[in-house]
Amino acid sequence: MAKNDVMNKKTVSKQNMKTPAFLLLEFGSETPLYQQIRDQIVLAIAEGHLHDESPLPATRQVASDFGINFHTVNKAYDLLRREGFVTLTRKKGCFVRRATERDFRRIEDWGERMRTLLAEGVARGLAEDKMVKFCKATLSLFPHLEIPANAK
Amino acid sequence: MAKNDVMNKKTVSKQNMKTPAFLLLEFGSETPLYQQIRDQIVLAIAEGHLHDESPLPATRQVASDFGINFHTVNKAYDLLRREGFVTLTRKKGCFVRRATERDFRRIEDWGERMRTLLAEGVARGLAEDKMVKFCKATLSLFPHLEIPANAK
DNA sequence: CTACTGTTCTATAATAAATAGAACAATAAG
DNA sequence: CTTATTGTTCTATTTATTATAGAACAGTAG
Repeated sequence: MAKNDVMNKKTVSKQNMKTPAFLLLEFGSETPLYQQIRDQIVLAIAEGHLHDESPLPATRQVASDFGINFHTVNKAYDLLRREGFVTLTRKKGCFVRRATERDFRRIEDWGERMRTLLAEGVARGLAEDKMVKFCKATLSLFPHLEIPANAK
Repeated sequence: MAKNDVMNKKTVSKQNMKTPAFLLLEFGSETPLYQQIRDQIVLAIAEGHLHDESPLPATRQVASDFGINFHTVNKAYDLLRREGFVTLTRKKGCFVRRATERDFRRIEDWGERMRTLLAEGVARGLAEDKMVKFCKATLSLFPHLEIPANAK
């Protein structure tokens, strides 16, 4: 009877929002938890599970669901904000934001990371057309989103 | 006249091998030094600057040229060995090895990293065909290596 | 006002990265 | 055989990152 006064309606918050199913943490991984959270949210955006202005659960909620510290979630959200993927406001919380190329100051970094990854494939002897094929196949699994006309 | 007894012929080693020009370290980067060394050697293999059985300078030589500790270089070399990119033997030193797909136990990991990177592009609103085009253009800059027939 | 949310602050422990020095072990070369 | 080179192994220290923890602050929707 240790955790008795928990599980009131106070623990749920932000329209009783549960942590989405696409968020899965691998605790044994060498990838930091905050990085995993960040990557999976970006992936969820690409997969269409999250759209522009989609709400994300509160940091304390996610932390509670995974049994981790809310500061870890906060770090992921803050990173997403600095990258332009979400907006953060108090009380309202965390919302997905349509990141534009304008925000993408690290597009050179993206290209560099892609180049490093492709080089690794080449150094492995992977055929170039196979890699391109893999990229096309992977991209085809993402829904083809319509860019709204009011995007500026 | 502090470093006077240095710069003898003793400091140079392994056929008087200098650190190759393709190795450049960015000290301000958030990428660890050993990871940078690893990435650039893989890149050099893909770019054809290093071939099968190409020699790499000794760990102490690279460390000396960059003013870093040789343990850091050792860590990079050991990582490359575990990934199958080089062979390490005492006295002979470090040599590039033709890594096969058989060594590539982390090919799923490669695909996962590629997926994460492509998803980031999609989430940014980058056009899919532009990304594919970028990959093709990047790959075309790598020399098209002939896989020797005696590869088993 | 109240409750919820992100924000900021300090603090601690665990892990990783980088440095440092010493010694060991295999082996090519003389 | 001897020597020098090179990777390997060991302990140790410093610094940075990661994750946790608790407390308090500050907007803001209801």
